[in-house]
Amino acid sequence: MEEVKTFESICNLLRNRSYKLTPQRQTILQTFLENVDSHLSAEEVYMLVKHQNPEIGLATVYRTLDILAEIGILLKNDFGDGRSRYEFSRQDEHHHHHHLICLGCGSVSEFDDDLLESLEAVIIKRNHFKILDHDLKFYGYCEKCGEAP
Amino acid sequence: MEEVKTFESICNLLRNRSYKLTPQRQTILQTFLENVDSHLSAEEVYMLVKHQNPEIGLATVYRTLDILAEIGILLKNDFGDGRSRYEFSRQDEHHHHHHLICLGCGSVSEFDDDLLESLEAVIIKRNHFKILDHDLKFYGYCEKCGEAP
DNA sequence: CTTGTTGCAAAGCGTTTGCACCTCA
DNA sequence: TGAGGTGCAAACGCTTTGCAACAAG
Repeated sequence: MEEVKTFESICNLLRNRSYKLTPQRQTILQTFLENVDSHLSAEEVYMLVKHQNPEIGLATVYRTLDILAEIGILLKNDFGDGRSRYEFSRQDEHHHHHHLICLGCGSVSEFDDDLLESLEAVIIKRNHFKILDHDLKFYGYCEKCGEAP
Repeated sequence: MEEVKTFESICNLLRNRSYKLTPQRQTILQTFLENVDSHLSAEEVYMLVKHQNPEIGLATVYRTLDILAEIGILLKNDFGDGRSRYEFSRQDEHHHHHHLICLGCGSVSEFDDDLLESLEAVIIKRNHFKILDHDLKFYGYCEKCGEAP
C-alpha cells in the first residue's frame, strides 16, 4: 500500500504535488522526523525550527503544517487546549489511533484499538449516517500525575 | 441521584451556588429549555436571546454559558468549527452520548452507546491511565446529505 | 447597602492574509 | 525567468477582560 515515510520519500511526495522543496519546509519536516512521538503546536514547531533557521516566520510554519497535513504527512489534532497540534503520521491513514490526554501535565499518549470499527457498522445502520472519520479522546490522569490534580 | 431539570430546579441550583438570578440568565436558560436538542454557539444564543431582551450583551452570554456549563446544566462541545457549542444536559452526567457530525450541512445528531465502558477498562489496565472523561465524534454525511459533498 | 452582574469597548490569542521581495526549479 | 514561497505586519474570528454603572438579595 504505502511504504515507510523517510525524509527522501516525503520530499518526493512534495515534488510530485509540485510543491517546492524550500529549506524552510525541509527544516520543519526534519523537526517532525526527530519528534515522531510528539504532538506539536505551530508555536512549538516555530521555536524548534528557529534554532536552525532564525529567519523563519511563524506564518511559514502555519502554511507548511497545512501542506504537510493535506498530503497526509502530518495529522492535525485538537486536544481542546485552544491550539492545533500536529503529529507525524506513521503510515496507514485508515486505521488510526486514539489519544489519552492527561489533565495534569498535558501529555498525550496513544492507544490503538479496533473496537470502533464494529461500532461504526451499528451507527451506519441505525442512524443512516455515512461515516468517514472518527475521533476518540480520553481525558484523565497519566501514571505520573496519579489521582488528584 | 438527580431529578429531572426544570426551570425551577435550575434556578434553585444557581441560588444554592450563590449566583444571582438575573433576567439575562433566566432568558438564556429559557432559550436552552426551548431548544433541548440544539447545539448552540454563543453567537446563536446571543441572537435568540436578543429577540426577548435586545439590551443583552454578548459578553454576558459568554459569562452565563460558562456558569451553566460549570454547574452541569450545559455541556460544552467542540465540533471543530472554531467555536464552542453548548447543549442542554438532560440528566445523568456520567453516562453521556456521542456525536455524529455531518460534514455536509453541519448538523449534529446524537448516539448512545455503552461500548466505551469496556474499552475504558482495557485502557486503565494497559496504560495505567485514570480516565475521567471521554469524547467520541463521528464525521461523515447524514441521510439528507447523502454521499458526496 | 454591598457584592455580584451587566454592557461596552478594548484587549487577547491562535490563525490567516495581503503584499512586496525572494528563490526554487 | 516566472510561478510559487517567504517574512512581516495587519487583519480575523472567537473569546475574555477592565471598568464604571447597575441591580439582586
